[in-house]
Amino acid sequence: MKQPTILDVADRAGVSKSLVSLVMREPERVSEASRVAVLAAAEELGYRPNAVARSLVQRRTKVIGVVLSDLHNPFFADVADGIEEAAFQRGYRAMLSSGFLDPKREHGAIDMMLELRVDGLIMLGSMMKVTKIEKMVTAVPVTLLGRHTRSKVVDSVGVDDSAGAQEAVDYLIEQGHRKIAHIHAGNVAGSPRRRSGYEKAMRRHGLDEHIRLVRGAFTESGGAAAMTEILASGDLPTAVFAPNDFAALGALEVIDAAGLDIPGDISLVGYDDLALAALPRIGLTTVGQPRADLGREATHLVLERLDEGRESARHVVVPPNLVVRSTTGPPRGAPAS
Amino acid sequence: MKQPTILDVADRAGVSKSLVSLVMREPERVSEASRVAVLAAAEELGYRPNAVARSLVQRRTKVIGVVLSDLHNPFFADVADGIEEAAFQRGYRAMLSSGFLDPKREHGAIDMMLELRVDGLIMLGSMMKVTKIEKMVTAVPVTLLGRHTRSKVVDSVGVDDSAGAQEAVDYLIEQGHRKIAHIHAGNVAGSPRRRSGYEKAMRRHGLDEHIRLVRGAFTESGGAAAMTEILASGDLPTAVFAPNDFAALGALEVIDAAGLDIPGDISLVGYDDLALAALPRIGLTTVGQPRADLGREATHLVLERLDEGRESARHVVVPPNLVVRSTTGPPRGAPAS
DNA sequence: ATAACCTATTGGAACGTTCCATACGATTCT
DNA sequence: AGAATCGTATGGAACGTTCCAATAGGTTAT
Repeated sequence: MKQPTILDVADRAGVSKSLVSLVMREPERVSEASRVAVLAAAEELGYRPNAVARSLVQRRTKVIGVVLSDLHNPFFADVADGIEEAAFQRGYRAMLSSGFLDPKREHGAIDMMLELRVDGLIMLGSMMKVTKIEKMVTAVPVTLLGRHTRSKVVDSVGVDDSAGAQEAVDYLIEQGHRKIAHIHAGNVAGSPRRRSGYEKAMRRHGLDEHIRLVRGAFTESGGAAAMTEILASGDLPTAVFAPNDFAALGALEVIDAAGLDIPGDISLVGYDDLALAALPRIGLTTVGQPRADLGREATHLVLERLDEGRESARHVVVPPNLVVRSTTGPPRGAPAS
Repeated sequence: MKQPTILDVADRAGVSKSLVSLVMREPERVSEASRVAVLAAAEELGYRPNAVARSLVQRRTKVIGVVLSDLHNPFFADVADGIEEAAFQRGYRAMLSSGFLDPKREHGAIDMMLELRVDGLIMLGSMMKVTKIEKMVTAVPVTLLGRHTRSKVVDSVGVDDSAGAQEAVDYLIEQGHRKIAHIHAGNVAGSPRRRSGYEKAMRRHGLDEHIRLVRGAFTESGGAAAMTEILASGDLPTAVFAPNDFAALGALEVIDAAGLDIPGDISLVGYDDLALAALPRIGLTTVGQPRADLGREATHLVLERLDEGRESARHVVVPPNLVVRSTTGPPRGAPAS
């Protein structure tokens, strides 16, 4: 039952442990005869190198820790995929742990990662203050994903939310919309930039007077509440731009319930391009983010520091892309060309 | 930059490394004075115990490896949550890695876990043969989740799919349905039991002659194809029981496109209760599984072997539950009581 | 006063690797 | 023939802990 060690293999093959080690790492540097003998012995014993021992002496684990705030968010699954893939290609592995949307448990997850001596850390949708993170993890490189920061010590990779919002609004205007309302989520990470993109696009088209902000949240119920408020006002916009897909979904539900037609009466745009946006009967027009790319990029940032010795912080911004589906169309009065 | 070790702390506190170690593990066994001195020194240096070194000497890592076939499947996210929670409570941590729906990469993920010397392994939706798994991992306990097996060496925890299917069919019959068709996914893991549950329930109600099996798959397109076939046959059932939610979604799309009403013309039942089933406009009636419970149960199975010395295999089956939403109702002709 | 027994602490071995300086033959060169 | 070189192989130190047997004082019992 006890796992064989390198010494067991060495004994059986009649060579020294050092040679076995060499065969495992650089087989081409060993003579044909020894190599075959060692490999055979290892096979027979079912030997598997002990990464724990290796990590101890090499003082690195070749593991990148990924702390994600919420496993359920489908956004993170794609990102994590990108991370795993990129890490694997460069000889690293990814270890995931979730922070459970709770700062204390997030703290715990980071502690655990650092005790396990991960070589680098990627944080998805973290809820901790950047300064706190900087203080907490000084020993390994960190990349913040999906968050913007001007930190001089931690890297970040995010999406240009302002550009994404502008793209969405530009599209609506192009379809003939003027009265475009925006549901925002206050100061929660991500929302301010989307809102400013909305405002920027409206102003750029001289639609300052039509700017209409309604407070909602990043949740289905937040979107529903905001949409209810809009309907109650009596002054209906012809299009609504929600801060994310969940909120858009809530808005959609309320519009449906009010007996209004989408996109006939109201066009609806979300943000994130979650899988649900593409479902039949939903078909939500939304702003997509290159999720796997984000993960890959974050991994590269970590590896640049690890393997290429970069010292100064880098902040990468990737562009989003609009995905047009069936919740948008020209407004009733003015069929677009 | 170099991380402080236990020796650095010992020096600074003026005690031996052994005492520092003891303070970290069982502070109550150390005198007040020493404890305070050690803790202060550790704090000042920013000392963090090295789990790699500890694991080496203790010959266990307190980590449970979780290999999941697909991060995107929302089913797994909930299960993984349950695993993490249960593991954490018992002093273990969970390390996730995805097999990417590819047997080769799954093999690689297992290899990596074993090299990292995880103490136990949980496999979600594995695509490997049980005998292969048994052969591959002899050193640590394994639990198969979401799969049934009678293996004498690996444990398993799964849902009673036959019971779930029967519950769904019973419900349809109770609503007044007689002509109930079942889309199945061939011999892919999970499908046979759901099918036999369907058949059992039909027979139990004397509806043998109405049993109708249509070959589909566990995917949206598989469900769509099967539904297309059903519509083309000209002989419409009043209810369709799909093998999972994705397939149900595909069927739903086809029924919509044909201009038929759900549930007026056809009632539709899925399986899994994915998040999408609860979305507005979808409202799919489906069979739910206690996902977090599955995860917790799997963790307990592993820990029973690890900490309580269980040797013989255990196979746990948990009951599913029907979730009625809006894709089901009485058939046109016969309004239920 | 000595033996016996605590409690608090310590030093060294062990865990399973990698890394490095060194050793060993066998060639090749002078 | 001896020196230099080369390709292989080796032994021992190191990585940072935990564990255990041993020790040093202090207290209690005889």
